[in-house]
Amino acid sequence: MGRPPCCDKSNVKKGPWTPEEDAKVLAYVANHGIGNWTLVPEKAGLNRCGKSCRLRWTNYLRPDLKHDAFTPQEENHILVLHQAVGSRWSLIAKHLPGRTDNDVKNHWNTKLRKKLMKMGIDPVTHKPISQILTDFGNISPFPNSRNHVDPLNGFANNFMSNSEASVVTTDYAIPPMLNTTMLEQVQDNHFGNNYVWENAEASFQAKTQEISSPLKSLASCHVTELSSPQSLPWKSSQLQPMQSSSSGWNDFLLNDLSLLTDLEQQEEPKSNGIIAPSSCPSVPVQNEKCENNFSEGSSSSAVDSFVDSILNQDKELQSEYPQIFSDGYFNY
DNA sequence: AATCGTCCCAACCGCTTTACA
DNA sequence: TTGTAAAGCGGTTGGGACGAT
Repeated sequence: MGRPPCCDKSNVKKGPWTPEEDAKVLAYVANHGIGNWTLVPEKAGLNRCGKSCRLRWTNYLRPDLKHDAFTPQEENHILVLHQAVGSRWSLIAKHLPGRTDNDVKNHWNTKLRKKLMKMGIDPVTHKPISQILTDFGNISPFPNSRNHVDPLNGFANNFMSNSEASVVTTDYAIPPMLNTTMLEQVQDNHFGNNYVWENAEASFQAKTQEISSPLKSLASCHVTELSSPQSLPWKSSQLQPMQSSSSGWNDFLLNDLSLLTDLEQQEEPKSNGIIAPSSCPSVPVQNEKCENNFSEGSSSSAVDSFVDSILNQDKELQSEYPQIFSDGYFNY
């Protein structure tokens, strides 16, 4: 039962590809197209695993790939998208033509992450490190984590009551600003067409002195690795905080911890993935690991559509949340 | 010239989801 | 229905390139 193995993994070449090997893959694809990669090593005369061939093609040989340096515009797009969806590189890469998830991931890890840290921005949360440290220092040994009040729309209370009723409906509210117009607006207003990191550093540092407005907190709250165990993806999606300016990070962290115990006792929920809480009907709500929460049978294209819908939301949300657009959610 | 440290990225690893026999 | 591999994906690493000493 099952498929036969694609190759003898103990007897295949590993390591860097030679030009000759690349030529064989290119010739094979030119003649046969992209199909069953398990056949490629044999038919192309390569002593490689099919998976290795696929990766070589996907990450390097594809003719539509760019091999030049990332532009400032691309970097800004990565920043914005990473802030919205986290380290979901394939998703981010889909919005950067000619770039692979590996490209984006490498560029983030080698350049952008370091630059953010240099600016005093936590690359995971996209919040000022000074704020995180301040809030961390304020953590009380007696959390009052279930008393969130979101002054913006009361969503936190709605979230909590739902959770306690075991009606799992929630995730973080993704900031309603990710559309093409906004990307350009952010770029122009906060990075500039010829954005230079060094020039922005001083203003960024100054901004770190500001504590987030409720809107900023709302928009920043997708964060994740810090508080949401990777091993519990569907559960972590319920743990997204709706922090307010009056509660802050410490409540967020402690709330996660307190919820985690409860949630581990629950069955995995079935969710349709995109749920607008009644108290905030116009704010799209996204699961952090949204595939995990899309309804049964939904395809990956549903996730893409979801992201596209975020990226394409424009006028309606701008008019509904003018603060985000005018006050500069991206003032980090 | 030699050594060392850092940067960068291609490639691999390992996990989850999907497809297939 | 079940077991297995392929495909997809994010995390990690090996080693070459390069600059500083």
